[in-house]
Amino acid sequence: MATRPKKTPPPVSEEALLLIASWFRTLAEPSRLKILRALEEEEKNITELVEATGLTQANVSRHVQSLVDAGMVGRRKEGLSVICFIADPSITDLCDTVCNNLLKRLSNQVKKLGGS
Amino acid sequence: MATRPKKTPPPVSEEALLLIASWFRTLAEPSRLKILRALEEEEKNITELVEATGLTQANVSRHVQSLVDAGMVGRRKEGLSVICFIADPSITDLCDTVCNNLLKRLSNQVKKLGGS
DNA sequence: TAACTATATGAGTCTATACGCATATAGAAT
DNA sequence: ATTCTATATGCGTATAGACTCATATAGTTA
Repeated sequence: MATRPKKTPPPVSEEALLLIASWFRTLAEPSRLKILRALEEEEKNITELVEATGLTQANVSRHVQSLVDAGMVGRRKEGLSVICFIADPSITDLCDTVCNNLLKRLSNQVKKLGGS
Repeated sequence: MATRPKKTPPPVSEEALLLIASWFRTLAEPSRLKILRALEEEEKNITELVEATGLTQANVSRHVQSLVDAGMVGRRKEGLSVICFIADPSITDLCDTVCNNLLKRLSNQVKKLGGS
């Protein structure tokens, strides 16, 4: 039961693939990753995100929009400010997992380069 | 110990962000997801991948190259054929996780649309 | 209302990359 | 050696989307 069957038959429609791909695409941008990382510390408004990331205000605004569309970030208005926060904490774990995977691969490559 | 600290300080260099982003970018393409899904059933050569995915041979070849570069897929030559296989099984789990997340969100949206 | 602040957005430019077509290359079989 | 099969790749085209600059919009304060 715990071991998944080797054959995953026909599933995953074309539309589902598009959705999944677009979700990954949201994370395929250094600027957006930077924003996510800044939000992991604590929630921030757009101006604070501009300072934290070094991006322009227009850029941060658009990227935050993407992240909200993808359901990764939430927004609430407070006075003039728009406060952004991580909406889906599993994102953080996901990124950590990916990071660790990459680090492992890289250190293996380094080992190979050094050893041969 | 199990709870990660709320503040993740300065880490994650610019280069690391680029790496992570490019890793995600590899998964941000429906065609490549299709190839990965086909390989989850069992390893396949390029021609079989062409049949399984409906992509052109040139396209499959290039996408496989990307997947190999990202360390997700492995290749070995057998006669004239090039056999491709999932190199990093964690990819499969990752995709499943993402799928489940998306499904949850979508069904919530449907519920909201129906309920309001 | 007017002036000011925080955020969003329109328009244009530029780069990355997916695709198709044709062709090159590697290996097998005759 | 020639031919056939499987895969890779050069090149041109088209599209997506990230960025900048300027400006619009929403909300605040005097």
